[in-house]
Amino acid sequence: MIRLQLPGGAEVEAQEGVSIREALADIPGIKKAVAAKVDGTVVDLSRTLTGDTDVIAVEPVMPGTDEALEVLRHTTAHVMAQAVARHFGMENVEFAIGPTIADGFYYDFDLPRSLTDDDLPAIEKIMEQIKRENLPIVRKEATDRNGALAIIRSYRAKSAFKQELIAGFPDGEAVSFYGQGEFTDLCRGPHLPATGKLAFFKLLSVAGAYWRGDEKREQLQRIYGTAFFDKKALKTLLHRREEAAKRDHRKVGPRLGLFRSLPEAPGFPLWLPHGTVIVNQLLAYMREKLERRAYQEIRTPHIMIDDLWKQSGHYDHYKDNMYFTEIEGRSFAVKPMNCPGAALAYKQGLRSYRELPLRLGEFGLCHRFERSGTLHGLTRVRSFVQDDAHIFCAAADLQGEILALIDLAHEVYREIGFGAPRMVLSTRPEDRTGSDEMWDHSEGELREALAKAGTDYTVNPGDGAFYGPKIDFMVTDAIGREHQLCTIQVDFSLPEKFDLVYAADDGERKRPVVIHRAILGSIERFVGLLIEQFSGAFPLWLAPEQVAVLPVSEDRHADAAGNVLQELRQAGLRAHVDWPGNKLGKKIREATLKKIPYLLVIGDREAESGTAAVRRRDGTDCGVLELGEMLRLLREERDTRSLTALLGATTTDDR
RNA sequence: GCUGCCGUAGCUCAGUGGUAGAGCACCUCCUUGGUAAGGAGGAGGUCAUGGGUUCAAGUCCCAUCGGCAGCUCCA
Repeated sequence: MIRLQLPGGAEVEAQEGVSIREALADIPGIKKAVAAKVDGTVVDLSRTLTGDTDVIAVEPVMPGTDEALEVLRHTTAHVMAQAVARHFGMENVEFAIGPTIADGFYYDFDLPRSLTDDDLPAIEKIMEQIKRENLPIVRKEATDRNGALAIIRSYRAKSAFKQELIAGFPDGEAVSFYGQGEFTDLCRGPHLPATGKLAFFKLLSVAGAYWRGDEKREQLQRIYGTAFFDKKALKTLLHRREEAAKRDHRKVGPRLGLFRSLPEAPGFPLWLPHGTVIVNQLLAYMREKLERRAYQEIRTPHIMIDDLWKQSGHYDHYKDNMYFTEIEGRSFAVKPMNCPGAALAYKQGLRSYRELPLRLGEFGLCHRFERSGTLHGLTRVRSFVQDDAHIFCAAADLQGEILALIDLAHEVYREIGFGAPRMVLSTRPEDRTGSDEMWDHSEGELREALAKAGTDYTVNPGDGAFYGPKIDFMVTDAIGREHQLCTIQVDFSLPEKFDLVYAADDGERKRPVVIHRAILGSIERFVGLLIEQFSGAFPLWLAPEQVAVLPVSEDRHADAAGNVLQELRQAGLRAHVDWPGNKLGKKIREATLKKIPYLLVIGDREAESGTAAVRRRDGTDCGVLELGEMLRLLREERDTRSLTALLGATTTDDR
């Protein structure tokens, strides 16, 4: 007999060798269990229990938990693979991998032809059929790699991918397989007990993918899908995807007249007047930050001779992403990064230790060739402005500077209204420059700065640049893609390459360390993410049009509207009067769709009393305000870069 | 770059081989109005580009360009 301890402390006894399902048969509601957790590991319900310890902690995994969802999706992926095999014929399909991902799962196949969206309903139908067949899902185990290879060869003609996977497993360890009906797959498990336990699923899209993500390897066909126990949860996800698509900056940006992507300039966005306002506001904001933190701003040449790029190392490492041009027989490159220019700026004169840390900021326009398939709205472009800076400092200053940068980044994201980004520390890669002492020192300083900043972060070992470790700040966009914003990179290499020195307090020439950093990253990408963050309804200070003045009657209220407009403009607010001969309802509708923060209605009452009836873009009626008071509030909301509306502040603005 | 899908008016889209359409936007006129669409009329397209099949191509085929999803890349 073995004793099982259930969550809550109750114990049951079971015969050795019985399955978990049998052992727990008397627990109420156990029929809904999809798997079980034994000593914290999720396993199949059919797993048999052996008693080498006194008491085994067993917990049924019930729908509603993350573990259960993972099992469901994994099994759904397998059933999809089985359906694909039936759709194309088992002998025509080779299976690659089929993991679960954040919102569902995918499976990669090698197929006789490419999949199209039209295949999905047919495959879904076969999946429903397999669900109805309620095939038991059976686990098989091979004791080692050879046994596993024997199994895989016995059940399928083509299995090169699976064999490659098995060959990569540590030898001597058991390898498990899961089978249902005519289908068996190499798999770690666990799985649902039978295909009839499948719940609600939906196949979402087809895509190309490479075996092991390597474009030199086989091109495979991938199907993305998702599954839930709860029909409503599935609907919610599908709905969320639609909502996310609605705030996609590639839709919203052009509609609000912020930017356009042109066939004439793929990857080089065109900024329209309204988008340019936002860019300029962000730059002005960052310039304020630079002034307060003792930066100096520079502007470096956009085009410089090849020799410079050879010296910097870009020619060797980054040439494929650079644009070149030839003038008078000499070859020049368009800058993909600002660092060489900053190094040249540093070198103008002998620097003293008294000047360090020397912080040189640059809103540098960079051009990088990106392959056509990688371009994406504003988040992946071929030309962009970086809010870049290079901090030249002594090694001893490193930690303080890094800490100040982490602080600056958090301050900026908080003030602009971004969610907390995910922070990642990347440490020394195999292929690197600089001594181990330098790496030890700088990695240590980064860790300590992160600890002092008191923020959570993860570590990507070996993912640093070859010239130094770095800290990246990542945010997720409306459609779930993660993007890098801030990057803080230590560089020992650039000062060497450009022979940068400073005169130390003892008169010796010493080598400074460089920190590259960008807070917003690419302004283009940042605006793209902002558009999605605010769904186009920007805070007052960023809004391209801040106030719309709407006269009730074109004739009678022209003067009063004109006066209000004058006052608004005097206060430096971006305002206009909506003149056309439309009814008030229509003017309100149009201004609202343009996401203009405040609408001022001017009619007889307001014209007489020197007031305006204020309405917000979310529909809130802010009542009638005296003009002076209204201007005061508008100025305050703008000047403090408030994220919430100050007029009619009893409710929150719908952003 | 690779695989798949898509490209029709400024925008959103309909149009399965037989005379290019709708809504919004735009222009003109009427309407002068009180919190999310007043009315009438007008103008606007080499159906992405180039080739092919056909008596006939927006529609079928091929190529190119661009967009989208994914892969990949981002010293």
